[in-house]
Formats: sequence, C-alpha cells, structure tokens
Amino acid sequence: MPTIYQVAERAGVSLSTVSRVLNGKASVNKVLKERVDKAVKELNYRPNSVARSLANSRTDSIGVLVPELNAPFFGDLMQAVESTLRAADKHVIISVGQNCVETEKDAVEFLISRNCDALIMHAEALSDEYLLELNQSKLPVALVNRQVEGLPEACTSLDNEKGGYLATRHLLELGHKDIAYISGPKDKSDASLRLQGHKRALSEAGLPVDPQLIFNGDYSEEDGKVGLLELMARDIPFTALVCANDWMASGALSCARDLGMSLPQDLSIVGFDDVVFAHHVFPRLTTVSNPIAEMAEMSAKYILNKVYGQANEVQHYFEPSLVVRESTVKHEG
Amino acid sequence: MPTIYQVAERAGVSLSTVSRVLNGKASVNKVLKERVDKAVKELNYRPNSVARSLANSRTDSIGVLVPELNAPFFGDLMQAVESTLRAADKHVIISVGQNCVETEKDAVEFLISRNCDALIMHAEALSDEYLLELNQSKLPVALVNRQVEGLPEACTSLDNEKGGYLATRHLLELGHKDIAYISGPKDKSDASLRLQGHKRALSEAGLPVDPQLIFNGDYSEEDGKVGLLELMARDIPFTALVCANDWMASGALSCARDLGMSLPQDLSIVGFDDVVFAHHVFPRLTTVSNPIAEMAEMSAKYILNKVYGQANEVQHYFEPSLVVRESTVKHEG
DNA sequence: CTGTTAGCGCATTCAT
DNA sequence: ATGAATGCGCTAACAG
Repeated sequence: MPTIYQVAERAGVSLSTVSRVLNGKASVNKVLKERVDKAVKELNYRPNSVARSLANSRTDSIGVLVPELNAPFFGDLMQAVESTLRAADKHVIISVGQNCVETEKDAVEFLISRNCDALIMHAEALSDEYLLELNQSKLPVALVNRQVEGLPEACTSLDNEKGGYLATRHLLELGHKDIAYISGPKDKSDASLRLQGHKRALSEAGLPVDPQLIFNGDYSEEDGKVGLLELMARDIPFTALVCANDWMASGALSCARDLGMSLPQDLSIVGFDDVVFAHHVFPRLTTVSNPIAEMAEMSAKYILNKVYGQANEVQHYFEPSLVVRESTVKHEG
Repeated sequence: MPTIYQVAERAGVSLSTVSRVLNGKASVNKVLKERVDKAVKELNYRPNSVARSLANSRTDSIGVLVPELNAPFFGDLMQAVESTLRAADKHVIISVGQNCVETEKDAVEFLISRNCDALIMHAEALSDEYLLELNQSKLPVALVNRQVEGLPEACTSLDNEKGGYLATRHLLELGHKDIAYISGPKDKSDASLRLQGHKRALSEAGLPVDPQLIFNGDYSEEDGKVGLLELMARDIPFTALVCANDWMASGALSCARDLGMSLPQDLSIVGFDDVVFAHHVFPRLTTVSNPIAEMAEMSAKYILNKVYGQANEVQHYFEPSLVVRESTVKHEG
C-alpha cells in the first residue's frame, strides 16, 4: 500500500501538495497537479480512510439501527438508507436492536464506539428521554418512523391515525358494520394511533366502539392467529377484521382458512404496511401502504444536510394510502 | 472525549500501562490495574477505534456484499453474519451489488477503501478469476453459497444438485410422471446444478427428459408466471411443476390460481430455498430448504479464524432437505 | 512489570 | 501557491 508520502516523492512535490490535489479544496499549480495525478495512477495509490478519519475526526460512516435484518419492512428501510448514503460516498454500519431496550442501548454504544458521524435509527424500545439525551450529546441522530417531542426535525413519521382511519373507512364503504380489530402493542404510539383512527372512522359512521371487538396483539404473525381465535370465541359476530400490520393479517388469514372459512366472502381482512409479501398471501391482502423507504431516504438526506453540508429538501411527515387488493369484499346483507 | 492520555494522568501511570490493561494482553500489577479501571470509569473513557485502527492496521470491520438488502434470503444471510461477528466485537459494513458486475466491483472497491479486515460476499456476477485475484491480494475473502475452484476453504456451498433431485424425487413418489421445470439462469452454477438433479431423478425413475417441459427463468417472481404460461402454451400436459426458487414458485402459484386452476389438485408445485414467505403463499409451499443462515454463519466463523485467530469449527458443505407443505399432492390417475 | 519513544497516514496550521 | 512542521489517539517495540 503506497502512502501519500511516496506519491509526493515520486511526483517531486511535498506531502501537502498531494493532499491538496487529492481533496481539491485549495488550488494547485496545474503542472504540479498533473504530476501528482500521474504519480497517483502509477502507484495505484488509494488514500487510507482510517488515517484520514483520525486527522479530521470524520469517519464518513453512519450508524444504522434496526430491530431486525431479515424482515421486509426493515429491508426496505436499509435499502433506501444505503443507496442514498452511498451516493454521497458515505457508508453504513448496521446494528441490530432486537426490539429490546438493552440490546438497543448496546447497539447504540457500539455504533458510537465506532465513531459514526451520525445515527439513523428505527428505535423500538428506547425511550424519548434517551433519544433526546443522545441527540444533545452532539452526535446527530435521525429517527425513522417515529415522532419524538422536542426533536421535530430529526424525525420522519407517518400519519398512523389516518392509516387506521383509512382501513376501517374502506370496510365501512363496503357495507361492513361489524368490524373487529387486532391492535399492536398499546405502548407503541403507532399502534395506538392506528387504533385511534379505527375508532374515529367508526364514530364518524355513527357506529359504537365495542371493546369486545378489539384484541391487543404484539404485531407478530402468531398474534394474528391468536387474536382471531380469541375474537371469535367472544361470540360477537363480525364480518370484517382490521389488523394493525401485515404480519398479523397474514396470521389471521391463514388461521381463518384453516378454520374452513372461505375468504374473502366469510371475512374481509385489511392489513397495514404493505410489505412485500402482502401480495403473496391468499387472498392478496388489502392493506395500508407505509412509505418506509421514502421516510428512510429522507432521514438519510437529513443527515447529509446536517453533517455533510448538503442541501437536500427533506420531508418529515408522510401520508399513508389504501391499497385495495382481494382480501376485502362488499358485505352482502 | 477523554483520551488514553488523560486516563493515564488521572491514574498516575503511563500511557502504555493504560493501553495494557485496556487490551489485557500483557500482565499488569493489580493495584495499578485497579487505578486505571477507576480512572476509566470516572472519565467515562472510550477508546477511539479509529486511532486504534491506524496504530495496528486493523479495523475490526468486515465488508459484506449482498445483491440486495430487502430480500428475505439475504436478510437471513446478513442476520447470521452480523450476530456471529458482533459476538466477537467485530462489525459489519454492508454493501449492495445489485446482481451487476460493475456495481459489485464498485462495492468491493468501496469496502476495500474502507480498510475492511476481510470480505464476506454473496457474489452473483463476479467471475471466479476476479475472486481468486481478490483473495490473493492478501485480503481474506469468504464466499457464501458459492463454490470457486481453487478456493475450497473460503467457500461454503450447498449441494444444489441434491436439492433439485429431492424436489423431483418427491413428486415422483407422489405418483407424478409429467413434471415441468422452471429453471434459474443457466449461467449460474446453482441453477444448472438444480436442474441437473431434476434430470437425474427423472432418469433414475426411467422417465425421459423432455426439453419442452423445461423453461429457463431468471429467478424472478415474474418469470414464474411467464414460465408457467409458456409451458402450458406448449401443450404438453404436466401435473407437477418444480421451480428453481421460491420466488418463481410463488409467481407460478398465483398465476395458476388466476387461471382458475384449483391448487394443489390441478397442479403440484415445489419451490426451492424455503424463504420466509414460503408458508405465506397459498397453498403453503412445499420446497427445498436452503440453510443460508448456517452457511453465512460458517463464513463468518471462517473469517474469525483466519483473521482474528479464533478456532471455530467450520463446515463448508451443506445438504438441502425437503420441506413438505401443502402445495404438492398425490397424483391420482 | 512499567515507562519512554516512535510511528501509523493524513489534514492542517504556519511560514515562505 | 507551496513546503515544513505538528498532532489526531493509540499500539508496539524498546529500555529499564
């Protein structure tokens, strides 16, 4: 590995001149510049990024925290972040939080110890206070798909209430009146907002909100199944079901099929997120789109602005929209 | 940010003593060690990993190349690599190759410029020659799910031929005799090996290999659909279909349903890889399991051995196995 | 067992 | 516009 020193020697100039042409910040005599370029080529010189980082205390690396690596939702997120950042010659160090406070803290510590220039996180378990504190520690932070009081510009978020509203509204328009709901964990704001939207749609239609038609799930596929069984056991009839995410919808879907129901005639089901397998399930899932890739891209651009002086436009709030497929059908009756 | 120097000062020892207790390599007087530990705590000192890297020319980071970030198959791969490496306090820099030679080369260049200690790659487009050359450049390389002549110990791979054999064998045992096959790109060795296994199963059963019953796909969902339509257009009856991966199987599945066929009665379908959505599709997909997570883990352990002096056992060859679900059924007739 | 010294490769003052 | 000198924070001989 040639060093900048050897390049200087071969080009017959000083260290600093080479550095200058490499970074293009200061102006350099054209002749010298050419000699340097030539030497660089001949030696196949590549700057040592570690040394560079030590000298200017920038690593050009951004830490990314996601709950898991093998879920389509977070795959979309990472894809968007990586490509946006890579276009700016930054790179991504990915770390996994596993939905657990301790692991998430560890992961953040890990990323910090790696001297990341900034953090982009989809933090599930970390508290708002922790995030605020982190942000004040002069390490820029971007929060994807989350809203933290006091950090408006660092967050991108979705109007989850509207999403919940759209899902239920769709079913109402199809003539359903008895609509069950499988919620996400109520301590998560997105879950409670989605539920809130559901209730608003019901109210607007002049329908009561029956707590017996609501099941509290944990966003897992398994809980889609458990939830459906539990709801049916309560013996209050319903012709449609909203699930707070696609995983639970998928669980409910296959459970319903296993129960011998014919879908969507016997039960209309709506999901949330529009993850990639939403059109793999049968019947293809009607769901609410979640523009996670765009939110992730905006987070990356926000960091690019904040840390590297770029000037991208960044959007912080996003609207969900309904994606109608085949798992919902008009209620005859 | 406190430096090692300030820790030394506060503990009343020298720089090197601090370094020694931090790295635990050499032995240090117990009393001094305690003073150092105390100072570290009090100052909340965290070693600067960049400086450390510059001094010992190790970044403790491993470059990972995958074709895409938002596919379940590669999600499993990354998950396994990340957790294995993280347990050893190494970290992962992920880069995307997009199935394209140029992009893959760029990605590799990028990772090299980042001073990765090693590379773990699922390289799709890069040639064997390129990989051999890379490996000789003293940068250790591990190839996941690929076999390169001349680099036996760097590779983990699956017995794809056997996988193809198992898929077709299963259908034969169910009484099917007319079995169509949608292959992956024939320039990829896994695809051609899977097809080869299919043919062997046919031959062993004394059945002819009809080229008219084979369609060349590109592993995409779309080609599952296109392939099925094309095969049906050829007007040679078949009662079962093997697809060289789950994506194509999924495409074929939903295409068949759209055509009004009732599954699995009208057509038995087998996939390959057992990706996460294999049990989301309807009917749940019978497929061949691909232990990608284990292969990835082994690649990580291989690197841990090779670069960081660990001594894990590493397995290089893996056997696929059949996962029977509901998309295949006995052929009556 | 401990402290002193010298780089690792580069960016950046500061002079010129 | 250019070169010489200094330091980023740490590890690793080396000497004691």
